[in-house]
Amino acid sequence: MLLQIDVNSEETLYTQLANQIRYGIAKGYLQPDDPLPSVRNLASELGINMHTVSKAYNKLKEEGIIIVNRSKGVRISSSVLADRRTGYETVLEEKIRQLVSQSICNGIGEKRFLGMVKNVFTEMRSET
Amino acid sequence: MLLQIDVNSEETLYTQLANQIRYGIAKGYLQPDDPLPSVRNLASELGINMHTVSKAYNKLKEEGIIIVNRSKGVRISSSVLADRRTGYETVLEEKIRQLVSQSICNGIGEKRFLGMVKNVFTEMRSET
DNA sequence: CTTCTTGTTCTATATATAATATAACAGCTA
DNA sequence: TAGCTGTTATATTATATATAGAACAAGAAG
Repeated sequence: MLLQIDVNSEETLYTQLANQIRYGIAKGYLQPDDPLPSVRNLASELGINMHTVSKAYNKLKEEGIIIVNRSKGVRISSSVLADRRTGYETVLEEKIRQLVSQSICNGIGEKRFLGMVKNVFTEMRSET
Repeated sequence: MLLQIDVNSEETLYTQLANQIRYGIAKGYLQPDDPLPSVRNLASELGINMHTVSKAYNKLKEEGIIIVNRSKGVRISSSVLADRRTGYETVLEEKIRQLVSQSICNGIGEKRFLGMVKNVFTEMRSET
């Protein structure tokens, strides 16, 4: 899977990287137990620092999305995509609340919002 | 409307403030043309700095959600809640994409996600 | 006209986070 | 042993956040 970052983005580099890997998993580009590049290799490919990649990996590790092993490398968790019933749902609800608030302020109602969500889920299931 | 902040939150103070005002508008606590407290008064009430409130106001001003006038004070935009067709929809789509990616990684599928979104919209319409 | 309040601007400081850079360490493999 | 893995440690630079105090310009109210 192609990973790339935009140094001009407002998002931090490690956040962009973590987002792309989450997107890759949701989209199916990355599957459970798939290996990820080493921190040094990926940093080299992206032209960024090793520690920045490491930070992104550790964020995903804390979320239980990837498994990091000192000498075996990094791989997607085999339990990813499974319902793990963490405290995530509480966090998600607050994020949705913020996004919905912002949308309403911009004149985007429930119907259009739900339509956009459905489109994104469809995008995740589609090929390419 | 009661505004309050949590200094221990991971979110920055001005972001919390902006989120609460957006939520207040979405919920109906704040309506178009309603006045907001002056930067000095609100800062005093919340026990934070004047410039921090000013930063939150300016963020909302850039989004076209509030109107800031040098000597008339601050008020909710009269065109808020209306469909203003800004570039916001593009930003929203990317935010939804990130949230959906993260949800799928945590085993939360389309059905549950849509349910949570509908609940939040219902919450916005409900009293209290 | 004077006084007060408004948001804004400026300068300054302290703190935290982000990103980079080297270097070394510990575990495993070929 | 040589080479790879992630980790740890120290250091530096840059940016964002939050605070503080002062001053300014525009308007409202006495």
